[in-house]
Amino acid sequence: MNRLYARLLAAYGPQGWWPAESPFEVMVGAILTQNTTWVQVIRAIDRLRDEALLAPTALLDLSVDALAERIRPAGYPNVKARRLQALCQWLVRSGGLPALAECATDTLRADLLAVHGVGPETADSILLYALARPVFVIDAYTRRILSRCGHIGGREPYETLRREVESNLRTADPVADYNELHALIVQHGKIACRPRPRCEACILRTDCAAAREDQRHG
DNA sequence: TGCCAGGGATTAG
DNA sequence: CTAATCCATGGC
Repeated sequence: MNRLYARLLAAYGPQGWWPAESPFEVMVGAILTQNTTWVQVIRAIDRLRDEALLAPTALLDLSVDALAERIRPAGYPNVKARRLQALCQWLVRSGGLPALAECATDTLRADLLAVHGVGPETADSILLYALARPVFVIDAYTRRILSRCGHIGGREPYETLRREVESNLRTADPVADYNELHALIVQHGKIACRPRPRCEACILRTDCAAAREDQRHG
């Protein structure tokens, strides 16, 4: 796992994630980016920022329809509007970000997973990138890359993969390195490790199963 | 033009 | 526990 990290870092450089201006903006982005490209999330967030709506109470004061209209570029507007408000309600009821800083990571994780619209990846993205907790984020790219490079089978449950990475990556600073590795995996996934792999652009093709398959078929 | 994106809830088996 | 289906927009 450290070798993968080193190669990705050498190839792409530090990614500087999460691309947001505040912890709350990270949380909003974590919901909006579900099954959607980041450029569309930016449009939705910019719209919220332009209207000074990037605060929990501001989003809660909007009707679902009004919020949906503003986040429409990010897709699933009706679904995500409800999810954003559910997250804001949890945030307000919890006492806000300062109160969350006092909570244990396991408690926060369970709380987040109980919020409507927050699944394992969204919860872990919030824990790592908004709350600076040492939790590795598993996403579709992580599964694909680790699978093609022979680290995993690919169908393992989310928790299995998360612990697999967390226990196999040696680090003195888990928050910083989990942050960087996940960001690098997404970057590599966008460039080369796609459903239809672009092996000519893949820096990992020497140990990638998809690249070997690609070579046999010319 | 069809495939895909930094998922998750719901339902059925 | 796994597998389908739905949610919607925009880039390529």
